[in-house]
Amino acid sequence: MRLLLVEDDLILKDGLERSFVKSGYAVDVISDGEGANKLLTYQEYDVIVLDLGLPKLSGFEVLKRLRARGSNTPVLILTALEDTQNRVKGLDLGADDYLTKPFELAELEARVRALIRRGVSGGSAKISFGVLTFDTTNRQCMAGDIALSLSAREMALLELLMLKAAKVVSKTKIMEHLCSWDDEISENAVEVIVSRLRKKLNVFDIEIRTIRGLGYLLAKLENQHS
Amino acid sequence: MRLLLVEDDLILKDGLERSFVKSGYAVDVISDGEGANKLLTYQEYDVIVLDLGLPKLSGFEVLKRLRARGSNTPVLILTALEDTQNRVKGLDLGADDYLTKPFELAELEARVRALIRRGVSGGSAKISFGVLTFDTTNRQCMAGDIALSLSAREMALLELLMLKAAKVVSKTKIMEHLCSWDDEISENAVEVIVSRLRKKLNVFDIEIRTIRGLGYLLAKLENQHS
DNA sequence: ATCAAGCTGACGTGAAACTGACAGCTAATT
DNA sequence: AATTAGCTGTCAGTTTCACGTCAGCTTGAT
Repeated sequence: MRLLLVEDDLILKDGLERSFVKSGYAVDVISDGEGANKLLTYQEYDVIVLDLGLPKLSGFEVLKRLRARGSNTPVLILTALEDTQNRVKGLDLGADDYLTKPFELAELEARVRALIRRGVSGGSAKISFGVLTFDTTNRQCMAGDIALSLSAREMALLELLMLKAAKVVSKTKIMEHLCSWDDEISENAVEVIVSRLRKKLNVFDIEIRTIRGLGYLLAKLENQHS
Repeated sequence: MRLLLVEDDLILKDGLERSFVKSGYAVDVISDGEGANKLLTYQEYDVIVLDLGLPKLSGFEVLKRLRARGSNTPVLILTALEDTQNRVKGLDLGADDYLTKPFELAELEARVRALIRRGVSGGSAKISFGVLTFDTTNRQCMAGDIALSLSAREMALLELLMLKAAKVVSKTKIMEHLCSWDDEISENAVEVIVSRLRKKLNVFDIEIRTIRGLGYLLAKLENQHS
């Protein structure tokens, strides 16, 4: 899942980034409003964590322009301001959630998870598909009652495929979701990850089907047709 | 917009109800968990405001069962508990937002508005014909509940035929639809694609009928005559 | 019967995808 | 610091597959 962090406080920035990366997100960080606004005109994210107090262009303004462009990417606002006024203003501008500093990391992560979940699926912390159950909270995937040991990449790919249920996910989309701005991977890399993940999944009644020229989709073995 | 308020505190209950009604919501109020759970099995809402501390069945449980039934109705949790644990637990159970008492009315309303706004999304363009459903955005065609595995060309042809419903589509039209202007294909190529698509469709009650000299049309098997 | 229109199995080609091997990197351990 | 193990991207050789062409056949109108 790809996340944009807009924050100018150096310490907070680094801490949050490291924490999110560790949790398996592809994170881009930017520290001023103007840059964020520009970035958001051409790059899609799964979720945005936005500090309101920013140099050059306020968080309010970034949010307002984002929504004005018709985007409905989930946005979580960070604010040092205690008063209700600004929260309400933020929410009415189209923010989906907010957190008041100081906050606990665990809570921020839980809220980010909730936003992503809401955006893509409608369900709870656990995503299911056939015998597979993916627990987004502690990032573990079970097949029936045995735990799969997946690498970070494989995990992220499987999460994406499961979130999209049985829909086709293009390689480009996969690349976007697995990589942050400064590291890009080839299409072939995606094929390799798919290949490795397949090896671990093909014991069960679930396969990653290739749709030539379009992408991949997760499918139960029985519903295939010719 | 229809809203369910699950709250046992008498004073809060009345205040919230009056306020929401005033804002134009259709509000149902119920004060115990068991009743709420039962109600939710047969009544759909646009948004649910749910207190966690309830008699008979806790808010957690109500939420868990709601999600277990596959509902993705937005839920906003109200809680008197200050500790982070319960917030995280609630969000991970599939809540979309929460508010800690005491809160301001204006803020609750702003959040409810935000949830509803989020809710109305989704729904990609779909074309149907008989048992066939063609999802144009995901480029996938279902026959009943099983997915057809079609190649790009077959997909494009079927899309065109389904768009024109039961009308005749000429080979020329098909050629135009399948090819960009810089690559042309023969009429025979169209026949081949039709042939291949037929093989995959003739399991179902749908056929591609040939109208000599004019083109093809999609038809349900039962309405053939002579 | 004749002939044009349409059908379809077979085949070749080029593009897309797969995968084993390898190497750089990171993180953990000694 | 050195070592080791696991992760991950790249590369290259191979395989798979879509799809247009062709050729021979069937169909149907006259």
